[in-house]
Amino acid sequence: MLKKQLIMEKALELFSEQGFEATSVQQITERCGISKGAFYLSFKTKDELMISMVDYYLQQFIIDIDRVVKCVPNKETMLVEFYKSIFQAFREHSASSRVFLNEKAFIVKKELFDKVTAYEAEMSKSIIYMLEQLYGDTLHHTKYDVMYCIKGFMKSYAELFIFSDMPLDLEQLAQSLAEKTDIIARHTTIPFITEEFVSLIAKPYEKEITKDTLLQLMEQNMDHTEDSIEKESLELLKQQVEKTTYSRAIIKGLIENLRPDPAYNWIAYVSAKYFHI
Amino acid sequence: MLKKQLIMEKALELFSEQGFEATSVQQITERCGISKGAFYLSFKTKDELMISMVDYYLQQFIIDIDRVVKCVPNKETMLVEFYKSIFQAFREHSASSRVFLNEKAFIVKKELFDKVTAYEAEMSKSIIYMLEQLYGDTLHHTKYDVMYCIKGFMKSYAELFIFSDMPLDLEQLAQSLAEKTDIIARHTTIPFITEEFVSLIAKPYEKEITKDTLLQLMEQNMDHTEDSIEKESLELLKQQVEKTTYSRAIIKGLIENLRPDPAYNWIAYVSAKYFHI
DNA sequence: TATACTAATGACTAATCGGTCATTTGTCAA
DNA sequence: TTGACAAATGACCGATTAGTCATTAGTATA
Repeated sequence: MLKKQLIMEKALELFSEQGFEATSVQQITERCGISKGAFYLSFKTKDELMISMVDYYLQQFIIDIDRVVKCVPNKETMLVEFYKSIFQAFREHSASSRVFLNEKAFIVKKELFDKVTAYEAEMSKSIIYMLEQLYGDTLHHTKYDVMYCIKGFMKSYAELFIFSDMPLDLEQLAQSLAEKTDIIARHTTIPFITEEFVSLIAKPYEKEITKDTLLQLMEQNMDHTEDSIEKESLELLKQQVEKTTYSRAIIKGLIENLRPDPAYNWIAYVSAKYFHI
Repeated sequence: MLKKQLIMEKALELFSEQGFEATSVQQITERCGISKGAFYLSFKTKDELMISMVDYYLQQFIIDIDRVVKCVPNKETMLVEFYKSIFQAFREHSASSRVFLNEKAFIVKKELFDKVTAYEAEMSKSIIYMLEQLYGDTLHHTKYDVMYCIKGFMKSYAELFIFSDMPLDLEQLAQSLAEKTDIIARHTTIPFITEEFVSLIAKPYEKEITKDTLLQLMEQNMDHTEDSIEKESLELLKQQVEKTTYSRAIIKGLIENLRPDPAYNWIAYVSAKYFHI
């Protein structure tokens, strides 16, 4: 497990320097200080490494956004907090941003493309949720356009973090973009992106969370860990997925137990969606 | 010359399907129906092909934008025309957009990165010029932010053209984005990107047009052509670059002669800048 | 110490890569 | 028909690739 992480981190460095295709497994193992054989003990193929990396790096990003959107109590500051959180992530993980967020264009393998698209759809959902919280029904026919604008702001300004290492005032950037977003939300009258439009585009990639997929996800993360509150919570939660007997409060409690642990926070995120919590 | 174009077009298809590194010279020559040796008669290396392709495809894009920005007489419709022109290009050349515009992130070769960055800087200049025409001094401390927003809108909405083949109403899209741009321009109060900031980022890539670089560019495009008005115009213009004797009107006329021809429109664009026309 | 097991190694393979060059083909004028 | 020249070919090169597997090193148990 730790070996996997080491490989993913060194591979990220190399991919961000040279690109995926131009980086050889040899180079990765050299930077890790391990043998080629050891690499293939952790990952079946080079492609599988890339797929794992997408999960490893994008899940955290999605969870961060979702937390801000769901937890900030003050509507006045939500947009600012949202942007601050986003760009903080860009700054701290500029290498992974370079590799994964900008852009899907060079992701030519369908499986990877679908994965990245699915994560982006998750992000879009969080943004839409935020806009609904902030503006309610007044925005109902332009909210998808506002979402596209927000994603555009992210892409455009992310460049500053990804391609230069200048010191940037996060607070002012967030203020500036929050103001722009608010202006757009309040004044836009001509919509372009409609709800059915979004559903047409997004649907093919959208994987709904079924009992089976969730159980499978849980089993994958079951083994490699010693006894702990987290492990017990996960086991109980798994039983509840198979047959729900506890109250929603208990289930929520179990989920919250898992959330802080990086090894389980994606399971927590998905479980919360599954139980509609 | 025609062989070069054939190779670039087939290579574009393959790069857009598989990416640059994953596409072999073999594959390119097979799709062209030529031998491997013939490829290396046109391009010294695979890298040189990519560099030529950046020029070939991005120059046209830059020229298109600049024409709209400089020639649309009506300020009321300029933003709409600007967006219409941009997205028309995305629609018609979705393959090259996929390869070049989204994103620089996977361009790991410095020479290519600098080239793409330089072309993007040209685009930024056109956008700034447009904003100055439209809003004048009232925008002077937020114009760079508005430019970044415009580029964000482009990146975000371009996705629709690049990753889906749905029929899209260009007119309505342009109207929608023009409205958003206008709203942002009129209401933004908190700037983030300042002039010195832009100069700090852009300068390293900015190549000024010197007499020598322009002459060099002209010489490169001198040979492969039979006698024509265009060729004569180019020769006269070259003399004027070496030693200016004619009036500005005549020089402008010569430049305009070159503009319509795809083989010379980049020279026309650069010459106009050189002579400040 | 002996045994049993897993973790790790790196030489190896078959395939493919970008790039070269002796050779052939095609096209002119003489 | 010939000779001269340019255009095009594809077998070939050394280097590198992803992936394999017989072997070894390390560790825990008995």
